Amino acid sequence: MTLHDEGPVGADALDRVTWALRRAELAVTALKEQRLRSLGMAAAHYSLLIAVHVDPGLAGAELARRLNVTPQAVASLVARLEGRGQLERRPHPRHRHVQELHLTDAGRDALRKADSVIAEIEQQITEKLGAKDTGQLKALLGQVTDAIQQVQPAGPLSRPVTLRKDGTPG
Amino acid sequence: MTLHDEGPVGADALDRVTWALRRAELAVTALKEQRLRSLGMAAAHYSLLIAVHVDPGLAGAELARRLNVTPQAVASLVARLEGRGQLERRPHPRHRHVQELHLTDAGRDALRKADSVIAEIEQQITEKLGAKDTGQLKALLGQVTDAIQQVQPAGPLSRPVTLRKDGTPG
DNA sequence: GGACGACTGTCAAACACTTGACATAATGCA
DNA sequence: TGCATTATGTCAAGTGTTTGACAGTCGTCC
Repeated sequence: MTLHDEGPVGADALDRVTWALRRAELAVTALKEQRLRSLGMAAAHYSLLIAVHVDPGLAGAELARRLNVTPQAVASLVARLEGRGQLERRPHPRHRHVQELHLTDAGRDALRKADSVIAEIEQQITEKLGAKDTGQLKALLGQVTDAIQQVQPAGPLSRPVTLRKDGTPG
Repeated sequence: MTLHDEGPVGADALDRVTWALRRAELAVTALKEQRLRSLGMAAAHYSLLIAVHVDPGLAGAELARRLNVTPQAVASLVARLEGRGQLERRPHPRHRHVQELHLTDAGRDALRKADSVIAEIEQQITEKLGAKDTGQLKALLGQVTDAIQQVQPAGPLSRPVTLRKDGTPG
């Protein structure tokens, strides 16, 4: 199957699954960002808070892997959320060099408000698609994720990367 | 429907469509970025090149709207691609202050190589899902995009936004 | 016990992007 | 013709993130 070679490049480029995927994710993210903004929270903050909420005591490095960002970015976000009193850094009982992350009451409250906004968006989608199609969409998206990670297992290589000015890999 | 209130926050948070959507898009983007890196190209460059390829003579501002970034970001990308000799800025025949963007032969060549990489990833997904499910996935993703843009029409408001340090909208 | 390796966290620098403001040019209307 | 409006493109500054390098800590193998 080499139909994509020799053919005019952009012929089917705008009808690909990955484009539809990107457009949908872009639209959802933009809406989330807009709605969360009125709460004074960015989407990245919400993602971090809910990750810590689901797994209390998480370390920064592990959090960075789950959120697909660098430890630096996590440290920056954590510092800000800690400054707002929504997040707390405690020393790890066993590993002294590690810092456990925990939500404060204020953090739980902010997360609750933010999550209701996210849930509302989720509901709008569910209403439009119906329960059956929503379930199938989730299943298909899971298959896509599996298909990708089957080729590229989520490891140190899948960290966010950029490119230098001259085009050489950073 | 207010089931999401009062309940424990993260109970169903990791089983939402928007999460599955984000995970899938993140995985696909990471793989694209990794594969394109060996060609010395970033995903943003590919997106820009193919947009110009589909609509030659595009202006920077219009391009910015399509790519969901600011004109500044486009100008930066264009300057870099122009420096590599892959993109060309010509004066607009009628509007002197506008600059048309066109691909050079080198740009077309780079785009062809990059597109074959993207098409390969697309094919891996299509193989895994099958033609029928792939079509349905595209349709469902289109419905999601429509459902979102129905609430939040793609306009000046859907531009990329950030948040200040203090949490006030930028 | 001691050395090696792996992991966590932090600092300085470079890079990318957004924001805000400004100059320029074309269109619509009085 | 004159003027307001709109839109493109660019400059300067602020913000966020990645990169690269480093020190500290734990576990393991010799």
